[in-house]
Amino acid sequence: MKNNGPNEIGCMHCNVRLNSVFNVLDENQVNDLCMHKSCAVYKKGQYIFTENGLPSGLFCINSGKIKLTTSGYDGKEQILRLVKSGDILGYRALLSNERYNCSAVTLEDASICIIDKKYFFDAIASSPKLMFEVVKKISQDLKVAEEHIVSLSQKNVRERMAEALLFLKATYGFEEDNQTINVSLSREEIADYVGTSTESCIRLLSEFNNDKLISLKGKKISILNLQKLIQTANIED
Amino acid sequence: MKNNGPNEIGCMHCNVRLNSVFNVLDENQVNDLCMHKSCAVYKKGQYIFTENGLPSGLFCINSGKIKLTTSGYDGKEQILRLVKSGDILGYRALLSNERYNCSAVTLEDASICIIDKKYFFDAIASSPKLMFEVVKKISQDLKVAEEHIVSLSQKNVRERMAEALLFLKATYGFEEDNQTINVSLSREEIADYVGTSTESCIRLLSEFNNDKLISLKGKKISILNLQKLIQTANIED
DNA sequence: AAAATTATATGATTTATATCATATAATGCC
DNA sequence: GGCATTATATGATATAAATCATATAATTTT
Repeated sequence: MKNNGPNEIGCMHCNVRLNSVFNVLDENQVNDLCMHKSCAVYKKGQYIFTENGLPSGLFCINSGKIKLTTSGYDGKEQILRLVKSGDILGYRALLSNERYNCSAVTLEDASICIIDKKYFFDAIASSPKLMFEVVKKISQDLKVAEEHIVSLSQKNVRERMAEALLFLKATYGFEEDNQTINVSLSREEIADYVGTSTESCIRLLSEFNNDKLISLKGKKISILNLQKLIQTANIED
Repeated sequence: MKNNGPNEIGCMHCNVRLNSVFNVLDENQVNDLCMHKSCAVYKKGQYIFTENGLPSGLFCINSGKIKLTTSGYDGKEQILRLVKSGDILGYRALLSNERYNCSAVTLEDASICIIDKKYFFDAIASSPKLMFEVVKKISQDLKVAEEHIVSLSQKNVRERMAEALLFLKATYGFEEDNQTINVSLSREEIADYVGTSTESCIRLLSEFNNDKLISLKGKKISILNLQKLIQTANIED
């Protein structure tokens, strides 16, 4: 059976919705949602929105991976968040009625629903459940951001690099082989997340590779020794 | 006329409320709020809540300054946020139904209202206006946190130190002399915000002092040359 | 398919900043 | 009010990590 994407199947039968904040809606509400969304396909590397732009709706990722990135000082990129299928996007600026503070760029071809701004505001105002889901999402983002702050403040690059690999694994999971992280980022992009230079990033990945913590095949990274990687990240419990 | 604090005047006549998220409530709602809050006085250095604790209510700062701090690796503190009169506190953990990810410690004697958890949830569920205020608050925190991430990732300690002074000024303002930052933090605390060692913090403040960017008198810091401080922070526009 | 561009890799050097050390000033305490 | 403790200050040294440099591998372009 052919599946022609979210537009054709509709929100009611969209499996991605069940993993999103919209899983709390009832049938009527889902139909209402469906009436106020449109869907678009993005090629790898395309911008979904850009820093300083005004939000016109809420994005919901149907498929594909996205990086949220901000251009820092002398143009150096900082990857702030990584987003996957089922995640919503652009809610911070939307809810606080501000311009985007970062850009969203697809890391691979993606299919994304755009939910009407006015509808979304009405929906969260009339559905406390939905509102709490969205609030939980922001709260979670804030928590992750604050953990990132502590890490940047107190850990060295080696520890942060190990931590970043664990973060990538936690976000995107493994491929079928159960050890290859299911995302392709350039060394520069990893560096832009870790907060280091591209060279240091390359060097540390090489080291981890030599130490048999990971294995490298192009942009694909496999975790060979999770325990040791956790140790290297110096994560408390 | 003597003012014995928020308990005696009640929420309706509390001026701090007008600067808080609760300024959107109508008379009935304010009376309801008043019925579900209690008030407490904290001495300087006291904990309002601690990392890993379970939230039992929402805190609203009547007077006093508070630091939100998390204990990082080998016990080093990280100051995540600074809070002042009119701010609410503890909403992240409360709303996401999690344990606190940081501790709140008073930087000076403080008077703080505690708002009942169940009431607060009912209140935001029944008042979209209040809910939007709270959401804006978290959104703002997230924005600030992400700016902090970029800064930690891409700026050197000197730039971050200048930025921190501007942040302190933006948060707590000046004293009557219009140049002294209205908060007293130890050098160690400033270092714990900037993400550097206490020694480096002391050294840089001395330098700024020598360069006549600031002047130091004990823990009090005055900004003498705002323009040059902004330049040193390397802030874009 | 060759040329051009970009990404990855690794060595050499420099530099910012942490760490260690010691001194003085300020604050808390019996 | 003197003693103990903690905070601030500053110098000397060590080191992690950035930067600069160059080479090779992998893509993209024509």
